[in-house]
Amino acid sequence: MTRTRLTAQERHVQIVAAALQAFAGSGYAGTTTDQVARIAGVSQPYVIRLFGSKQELFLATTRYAGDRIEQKWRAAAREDPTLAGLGHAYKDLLAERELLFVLLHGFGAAADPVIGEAVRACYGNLYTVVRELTGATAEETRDFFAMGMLITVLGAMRVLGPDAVDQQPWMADLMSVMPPPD
Amino acid sequence: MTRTRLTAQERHVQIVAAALQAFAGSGYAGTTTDQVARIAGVSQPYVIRLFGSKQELFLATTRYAGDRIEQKWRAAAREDPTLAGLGHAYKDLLAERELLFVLLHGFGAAADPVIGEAVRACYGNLYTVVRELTGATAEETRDFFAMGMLITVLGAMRVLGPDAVDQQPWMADLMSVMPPPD
DNA sequence: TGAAGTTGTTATCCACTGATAACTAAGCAC
DNA sequence: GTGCTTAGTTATCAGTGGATAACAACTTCA
Repeated sequence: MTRTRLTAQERHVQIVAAALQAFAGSGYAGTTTDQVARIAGVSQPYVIRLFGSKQELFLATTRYAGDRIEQKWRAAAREDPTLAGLGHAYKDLLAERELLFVLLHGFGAAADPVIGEAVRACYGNLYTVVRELTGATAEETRDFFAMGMLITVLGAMRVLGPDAVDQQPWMADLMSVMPPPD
Repeated sequence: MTRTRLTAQERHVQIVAAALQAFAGSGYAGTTTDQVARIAGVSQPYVIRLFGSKQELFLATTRYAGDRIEQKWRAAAREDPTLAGLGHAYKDLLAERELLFVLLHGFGAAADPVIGEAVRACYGNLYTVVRELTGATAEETRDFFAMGMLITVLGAMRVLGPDAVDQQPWMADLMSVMPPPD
């Protein structure tokens, strides 16, 4: 007999996965809880019941993205505990771009005090983790994150990544000096 | 006799200024045309009539922000036509942070094809202008924009800038190596 | 001055969205 | 199998937000 229901915990992770996809596309304000529900395959009110509110759902999604990025960097550091090593992990992150985009949208929504606080905590944690893992200087780490932001933004703009649009001259020029797109 | 009405052109610029403020705070989806109208001191339907739709208003605002940044860089380049010279102009841009934030929100909303196209055009133009003004290499220009994105995002997160929140340890650490916050 | 064009408003609509409430049914213990 | 707990639904709502339409009032100009 196949079980037709999941535990609340299983639904939680499933819905966060759906929310990751949805929020990555249209951001906090631009995404409806119904979109998330549809992707997860449940009804919209159930999403609200499980998370309390749309904002809580977004916070959970943000935390998840932060945790997952940290996890990937820790894994990468076990192979090569340098900034270059972690930078290599950006390849994976661009494959799973929702993680970066959700954080980007979190930055945008940081005008909201609650979301802002969460996003700062998340970013601060990543910064600390990277320095700890690599032992890089503050300058080096700053540059690492700067390049990361550029990559993220170019991805969001569809200049970089799987669903990039037709290259304009300036894009080709810029791409020629971007870190390994391979 | 004092005129009590403005020309449509005057209203246009006034409303774009209001939209700049509003969109910079809460992004495309998160901002209502009524908020914009209130700031501009006109009725909400009039905003729509002048611009046709919310999307058109956002596009106009994006274009304005792009033009204004270009203008500032051109002015800065007349003094010092190097990346360092333009970087100095970031001081001004952080004072008028709405310009950067609107672009950041544009990146976030780039999943929409129309907005995406506009945002790519805007960014591409800025990239081209910077290279033209400074004669910098692609690598140097890339790093310049990477640092710019980091500054913008840190500003949006309230880590950097006038309305920055209480500094956490990692922030102080990062700030110590950020370009001239003077 | 009065007609025409322009600037602006109020009133209103309809679709949508987050949230609540009430109900249904699966799983599990005994 | 009976009853309790937990997973999930449908029905519904109150508020909002973008857009339209109809109207009012200022400006200009013959």
